[in-house]
Amino acid sequence: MKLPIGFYLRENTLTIAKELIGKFIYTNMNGEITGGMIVETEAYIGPEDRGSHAFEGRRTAKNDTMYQAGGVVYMYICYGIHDMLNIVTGLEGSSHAILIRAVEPTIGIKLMQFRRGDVPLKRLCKGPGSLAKALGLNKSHDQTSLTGNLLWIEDEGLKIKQGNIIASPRVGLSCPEPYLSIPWRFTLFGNSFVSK
DNA sequence: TATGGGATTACCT
DNA sequence: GGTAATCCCATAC
Repeated sequence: MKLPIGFYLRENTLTIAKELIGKFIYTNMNGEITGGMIVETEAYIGPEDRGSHAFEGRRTAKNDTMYQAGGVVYMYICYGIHDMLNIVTGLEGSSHAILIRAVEPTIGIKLMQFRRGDVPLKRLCKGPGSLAKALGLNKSHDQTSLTGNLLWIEDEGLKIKQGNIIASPRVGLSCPEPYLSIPWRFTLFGNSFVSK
């Protein structure tokens, strides 16, 4: 079933980031569905987190979406080239978000390969930039609701054991400790579609 | 108004 | 493993 809005409106973003492992994310563009199982996430915990765009309550036109109520996506362009897909969580005014870093493709693989330029299946949705491109998402989808028919996440009843979710330091940051190496990246143990 | 730095990736050697 | 590609906008003059 499609995850209800209440899933995203909770404040415990680390728990939500773990719960997203083993859920299925889909986009429907012109009737063509693409997506797969989420195998890697990273949590960004609002004002206290040096690694977050919303550190110390920074709020600008660029990151304003992070302050919206949970259940929408925050799209961010990195290095001017790559679009990143983030899930906004918490109540309006809180600035928590979860970066989706990797997906194991299950549906619409041909279309995703077309969007990505025919890369091997293993690399199709590996890494946040690749994933957004495969799903057909870019900055123009900023603020898209996860309860609509364009983009959503489903619980298909797959049970992931807590012991199979690995916590590790987040990737690609350049911020001071302790936030540089705090284990807020979650991956599915043994899954070869994880980015690193 | 000018400048610098990214939640990265792919292609080169 | 080293590095170029490439753009929004926050911050500093």
